[in-house]
Amino acid sequence: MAGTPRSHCPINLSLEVFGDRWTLLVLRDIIFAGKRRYRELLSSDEGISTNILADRLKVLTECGLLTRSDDPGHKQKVVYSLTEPAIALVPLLVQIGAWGSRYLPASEELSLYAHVLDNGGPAMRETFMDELRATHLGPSARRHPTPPGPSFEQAVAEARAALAASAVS
Amino acid sequence: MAGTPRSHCPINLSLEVFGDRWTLLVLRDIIFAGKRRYRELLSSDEGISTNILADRLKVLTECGLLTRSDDPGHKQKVVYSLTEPAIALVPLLVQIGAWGSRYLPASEELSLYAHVLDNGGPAMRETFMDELRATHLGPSARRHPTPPGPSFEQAVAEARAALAASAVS
DNA sequence: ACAACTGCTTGTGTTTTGCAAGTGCTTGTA
DNA sequence: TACAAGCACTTGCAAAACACAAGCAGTTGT
Repeated sequence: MAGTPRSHCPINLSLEVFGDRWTLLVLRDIIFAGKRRYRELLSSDEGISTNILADRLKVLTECGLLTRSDDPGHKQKVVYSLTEPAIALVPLLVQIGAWGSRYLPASEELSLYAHVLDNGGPAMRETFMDELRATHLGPSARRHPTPPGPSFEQAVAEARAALAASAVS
Repeated sequence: MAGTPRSHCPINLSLEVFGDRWTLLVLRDIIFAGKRRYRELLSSDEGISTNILADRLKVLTECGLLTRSDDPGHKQKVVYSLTEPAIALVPLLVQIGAWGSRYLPASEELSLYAHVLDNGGPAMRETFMDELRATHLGPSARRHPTPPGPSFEQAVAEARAALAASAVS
């Protein structure tokens, strides 16, 4: 993964970082499910193997998408945090989710996140990314002093309610 | 690849389709380099193996992202065409390229495509996608009677000229 | 007639993956 | 102060995917 790149095409370079079946799922769980620790990430919906997870966390840390830090209150606990390049992958994950929910048999419930962030436009994505910055990089890493749009969680809740209402009818 | 999905998360389902090191590169060459035939695709910058290419073309055809048709004027020539779901991957490829050109040591020349389509906004992407529809699905598959924005090729040419000028200075 | 080209297929060795079990250490509980 | 439970991984092994090279049947151009 850290050898000489096959080409300097930006798409190829990106795929050499996260072009596999698991890397983006790990980031998805950190970004959208708020998982920060090994055990949490191990219990993904897809059942990632423990050796694969350990390897991906190592690679993601090495290439600067995650940082690993000890939990001061618990000697053997570890917390993984997103870096700015990883937070910058949010629009990409949204696109992947939007495409999958349109063309593949995806769960409507799980598709809400992609739809809300896709239809919410750049403002909602920036709000969401800024909350990730506050959580993972510290409150001072925010780029917008006040959310420029409606809250992501609020929009998801509304979309969930709308979905439930349409399912009843 | 066609077994029972690990989960119905739209991101996971997408990754089960194109979550590997080669699939999106094949689509990249068809979409951005205009390659349509096996030999053309075989000579990618990254040096894809012939058996891997054959497998990916088979899988992409089976899952509805490509269609395979014989060249009427040449008995052993084959032409691969994009389907609408594959054309719908353009914004995703643009995001991947934009991220890679920002955070990885990408070629500036090759990053132009991503930058132009990213900065050009939805209008330029729609124009580009509509040209793919005309080429791969037939002129009647266009969704916009007249291009709503400046031409993609023209914008790339301008960006290339600007890049060359900045390299001189 | 024949070399070159078409889209692949086959064989072989290496790398990656998936699954299960285990490891060393820390923590909470009786 | 035992001792089970929890923590983040590591190790071993079989199966699958991948990379590289060679080959193949049919078609085309000269």
